[in-house]
Amino acid sequence: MSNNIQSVRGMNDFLPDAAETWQGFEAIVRDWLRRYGYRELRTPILEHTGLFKRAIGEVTDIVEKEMYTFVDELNGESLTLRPEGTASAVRAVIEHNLLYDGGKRLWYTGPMFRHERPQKGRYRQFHQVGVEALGFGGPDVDAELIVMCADLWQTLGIAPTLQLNTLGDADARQRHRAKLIAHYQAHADQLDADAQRRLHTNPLRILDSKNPAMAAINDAAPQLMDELGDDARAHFDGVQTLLRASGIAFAINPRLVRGLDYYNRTVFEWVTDQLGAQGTVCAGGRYDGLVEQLGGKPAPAAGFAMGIERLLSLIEAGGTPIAMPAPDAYIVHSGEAASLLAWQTAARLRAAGMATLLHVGGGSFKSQMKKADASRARVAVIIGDDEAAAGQVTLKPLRADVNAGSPVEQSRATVAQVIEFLKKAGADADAPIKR
RNA sequence: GUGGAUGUAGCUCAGUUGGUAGAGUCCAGGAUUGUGAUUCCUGUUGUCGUGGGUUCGAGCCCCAUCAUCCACCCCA
Repeated sequence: MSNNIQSVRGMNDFLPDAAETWQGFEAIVRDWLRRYGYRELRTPILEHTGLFKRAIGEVTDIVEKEMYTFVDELNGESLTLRPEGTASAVRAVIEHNLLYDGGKRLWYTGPMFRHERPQKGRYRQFHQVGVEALGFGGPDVDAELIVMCADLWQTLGIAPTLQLNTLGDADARQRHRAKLIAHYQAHADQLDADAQRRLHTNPLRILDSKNPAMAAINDAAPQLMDELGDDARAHFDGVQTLLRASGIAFAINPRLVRGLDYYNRTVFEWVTDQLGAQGTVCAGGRYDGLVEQLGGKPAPAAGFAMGIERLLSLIEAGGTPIAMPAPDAYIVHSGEAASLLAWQTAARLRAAGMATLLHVGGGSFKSQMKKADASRARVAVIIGDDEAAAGQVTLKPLRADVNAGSPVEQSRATVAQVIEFLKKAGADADAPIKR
């Protein structure tokens, strides 16, 4: 088996069962976004490498060692498979001057690529749903983004917890960074290898260390909160006020930082302890400087991205199961005349909108009925010599809820009556009718 | 990128101190004379991840390699 070509490491096939789960999830997400007035934006998977370097930051881990970057040999351009979606979204918004008549609420979904060592919930091709609100500067947008997440979690039957922080504005971060470096340099002998490395590249991340030996020195570190300007403080208070008014529980985590450089002010993460080390299921925040940084007219912005694989794992671990579509009818038939009638019946059912499986491959009625049951079809439509002679079919309901509690015995019916029955029955369900 | 664990049937796994492979499930057929539960009977599952090595002999020991998983790192 390993002699054969396998999929690229960390990149997965989604077989029909999984693909249907994803479709169900996407349908929920689309309806959710529609209700909040967000509109879809579709951007290419491939971008110029420079976009991500400018947007995410040259010294971030993503840009330094996780991007799928290659030279297009046909023209020598350096291209990169997108490691995240915000940079592309902002690029597109600038390129098409989308903010000319005011703020925009946008979303996107699709594959992202990062060359990391794969684990469960962490893949080299993974999928996100991203939501971006561009051109809005107030705390109300930050709160809206968080509230709509909470709404979605409820629909999905999951309960990640919300961590909140503010990174302040650029000047506050700069002051804080200087104090932080001074603090760690004063205790240089206590720094572990990771901290030494980060001291000048990304000192903020030292705060995030899981090394217990670092706990004391981190606890004593200067707080960004103390450097916050009045505007940033008022903004953060505003977000919290709206969250409380919406009944959203949150914990302020001063150590919550971002791996991407473009964030400022509000940052948040939805985390779970049910997914091991891959506990962040959704993360985002404000990035007021990015539009200008990428060459657009200055415009505030905020957004978040959620990892679809991780959310589906969380749902599987105890959320509301995502319904799988089942066929409406499975046509069982035997005999030449019956097969012709079966063929015509299938065409009429499909024309009426019914998902219809026409049995192929022969076999006894018994084995055909087993296949009908295994297909999860709502009804079996049985056609034999008798039916062919009568020009009618036998309708046999296979699922309990097809007629909401009063089981119907199988009966002779016209195709029109079968269609009528399926339309009336409505909901699809799973409990097989026992005989 | 670092450290560790695991790769045996489509799936979940067992395989005793090295003597060329099993269970459950699934699938197919039958008990049920055109009709899906359950139960029972019968049957097929396989380059034991891959490539080398040691040995009379390797699923088992050694080396390499690939993949998955766990932790770190990072992040969604």
